[in-house]
Amino acid sequence: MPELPEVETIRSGLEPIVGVEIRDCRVRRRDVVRDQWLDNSVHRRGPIEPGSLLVGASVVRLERKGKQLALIGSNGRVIVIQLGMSGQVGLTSATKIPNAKHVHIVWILRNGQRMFFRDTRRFGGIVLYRTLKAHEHAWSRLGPDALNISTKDLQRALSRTQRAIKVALLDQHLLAGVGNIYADESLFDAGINPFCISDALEHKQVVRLAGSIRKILARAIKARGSTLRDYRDTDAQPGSAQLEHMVYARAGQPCLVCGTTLRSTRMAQRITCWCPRCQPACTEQESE
DNA sequence: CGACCCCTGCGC
DNA sequence: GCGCAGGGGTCG
Repeated sequence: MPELPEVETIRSGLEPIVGVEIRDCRVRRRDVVRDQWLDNSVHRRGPIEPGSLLVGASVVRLERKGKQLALIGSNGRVIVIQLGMSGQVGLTSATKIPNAKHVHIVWILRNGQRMFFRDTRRFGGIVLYRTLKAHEHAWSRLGPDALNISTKDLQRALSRTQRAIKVALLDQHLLAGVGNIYADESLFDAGINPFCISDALEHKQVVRLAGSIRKILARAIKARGSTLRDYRDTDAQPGSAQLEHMVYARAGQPCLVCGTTLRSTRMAQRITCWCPRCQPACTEQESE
């Protein structure tokens, strides 16, 4: 579910926990936790050191890269939260967490607040790093963050692949943060056909696409993310960016700019929507 | 690189 | 009952 705008909304919603001591943590489902030891081995079962969950410590900093969220601990440990398709992070002052089904992890803070991780489908989870360095190393494998992507960095990323631009935008190793919704929305905004070959885009198109990605993501953050079904912010409130979607999930409906019927197809196992008129094929490579 | 899997719930 | 859903890891 959550792409960069949703994760950024959650990151800002968690600011109140910075500096607050974490008194306890309860892991209800061990298998959503990946525990990386000092020897780099990763464990999905077995006991977890409370300190790795930041128990007895506090969060000194919240960081986001792409769709991932890192809680930097005062004890040198790092928790990275990956939301997958249905993951949520909530903050509540209630002792009893509302809608507790699928809540897999609960942190209890010294001020009485509770932070929790809920994930119906369990595609998401948390990763525990013993050192800041191990965490940074993992993040170094992600492409540059999409929110403030420069033309130059986008150009560099896209020149590394001959796959269709839509598929490339979804590859977090090339560019971090864009998912299925905002890939389609950015391509529409830039007037680029999803089948265009990444490393064959004209410079002008790359300039335009970088601008569209920044604009679409920033606008979605202002709207506090897109809620199609599961996404909620840390206060359990839905976002409203879905009201601004021009193409995503609108196949068969008229383009809001030119009225042409929007088309859709599957690319990289994901539905892709575009306007055949506003996003003309780059050459003759458009399939179907 | 693409194919396939992980999992639950919802709408048709 | 089936197909589909914002993601991503692993396999061949």
